[in-house]
Amino acid sequence: MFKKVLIVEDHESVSISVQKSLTDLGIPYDSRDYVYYCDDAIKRIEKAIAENEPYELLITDLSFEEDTPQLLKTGVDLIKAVKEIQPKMKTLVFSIENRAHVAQLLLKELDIDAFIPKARHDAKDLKLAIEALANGKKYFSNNLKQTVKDETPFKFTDYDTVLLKLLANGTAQKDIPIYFKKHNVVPAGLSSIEKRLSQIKTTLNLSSNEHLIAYVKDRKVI
Amino acid sequence: MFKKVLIVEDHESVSISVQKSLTDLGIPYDSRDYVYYCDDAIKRIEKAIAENEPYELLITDLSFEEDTPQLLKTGVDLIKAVKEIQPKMKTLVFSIENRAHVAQLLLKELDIDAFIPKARHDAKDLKLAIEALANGKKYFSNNLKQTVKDETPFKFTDYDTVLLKLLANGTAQKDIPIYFKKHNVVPAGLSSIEKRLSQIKTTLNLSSNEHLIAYVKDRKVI
DNA sequence: CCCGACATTACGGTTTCCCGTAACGTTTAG
DNA sequence: CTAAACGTTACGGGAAACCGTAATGTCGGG
Repeated sequence: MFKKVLIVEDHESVSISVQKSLTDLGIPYDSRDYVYYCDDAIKRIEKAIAENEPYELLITDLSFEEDTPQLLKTGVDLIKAVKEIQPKMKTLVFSIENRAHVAQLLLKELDIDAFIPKARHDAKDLKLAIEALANGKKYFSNNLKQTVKDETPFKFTDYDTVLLKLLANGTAQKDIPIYFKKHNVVPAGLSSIEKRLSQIKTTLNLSSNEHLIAYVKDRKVI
Repeated sequence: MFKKVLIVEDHESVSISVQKSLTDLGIPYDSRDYVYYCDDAIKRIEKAIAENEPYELLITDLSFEEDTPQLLKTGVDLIKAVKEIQPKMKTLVFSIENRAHVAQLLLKELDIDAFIPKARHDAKDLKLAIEALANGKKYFSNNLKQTVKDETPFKFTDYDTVLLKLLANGTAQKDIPIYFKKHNVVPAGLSSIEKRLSQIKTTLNLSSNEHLIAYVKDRKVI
């Protein structure tokens, strides 16, 4: 089992619960630390490396309240920073996010070792994950919603998200070509923009731009 | 201190932590129960009344995962139901919601006794609240964000939300009068609808319907 | 170099939205 | 009852979005 664990979680109640789970797994009090901010986390990790007692496991949330300015704003930022200074540390993400494709993306892009969504039986889930990691395995929670892929058979490209963000920010459709040409986004023609929007709406059975914006906001595409 | 407490929370990790807080306050194990669903909660409460050992305190979340169909879908539904059968029970809401005006609304409309947002020091906050309630006081967390009122000086009416929901669902502006006339919403004239939308956008400095929909989605107006 | 396939842009007609003005209806005060 | 004030609706011109089609550009293979 792990001898040194760091918990990064800005909700005290959740942090307490994670600590209890570690206790249940036989990880003693002095084997773990907890912090409320990513910036504190990276400092601790650096210090632990310097003292030749590096952490073995990182348990982190993804989103943090931005009440005080931080260099590392999200769990993703933190994991990237950790991978730079201690690439072999095991990383477990414990987040309210429950969409399988988001978890898979983290698994692939950031090479995390486990993803647990905060849900009905998340404490049990968490323990199973930690045990799996201690045995050198990866752990992908089965409480993740696979349905999202089915609900959204449509794949939004980077071009789409830029376009949708401009619309959601109030840019008139006819002015988008100006922005695209300035920022070297192609295709920049108004006609192409109209066609793309039309195609997206047809595919997703959406009948207006307002409908489309509501759709992507609900699904956190933008 | 309370002798019988019911915790309604669908995240196991949070539930565990709330229970630990109760333990810290000297409320023993057999004095409390916890459930994952609102429907289970109301059953327990009814049973407790029938057995002449009613609960004294209800600690509930607001939003629940809708994985299985429930009669009571939200904490608000639950509290309303509870107030009908046991109006004197103390009610404490423990939610991710941290906007002061939402909490105040619950305080006023549902006559809840305390509101604690899940945040950095929510466990401490929760304990303070429970102690206050045990002493017959109400407790309004000071971790709530007062800023929202300033950010949104605009007050959306019921008419506005109906209108915006129609737009967000893809109803064409020109077709909204048809819907309004059918459902006896006034004013129903296209001209009035245009004027109202225009007024909202001018007031909030929004330049298009897309912009407006993004705005209300971000602020959970609809 | 030429050609075809494809992506991108340009253009024009139609619909919808936008916005100002005027007409109509209702309520209230005198 | 009338007049004024206000809310609602009707109308019309202009702008933007929508959508089909044609023209132009781009890239690779022959």
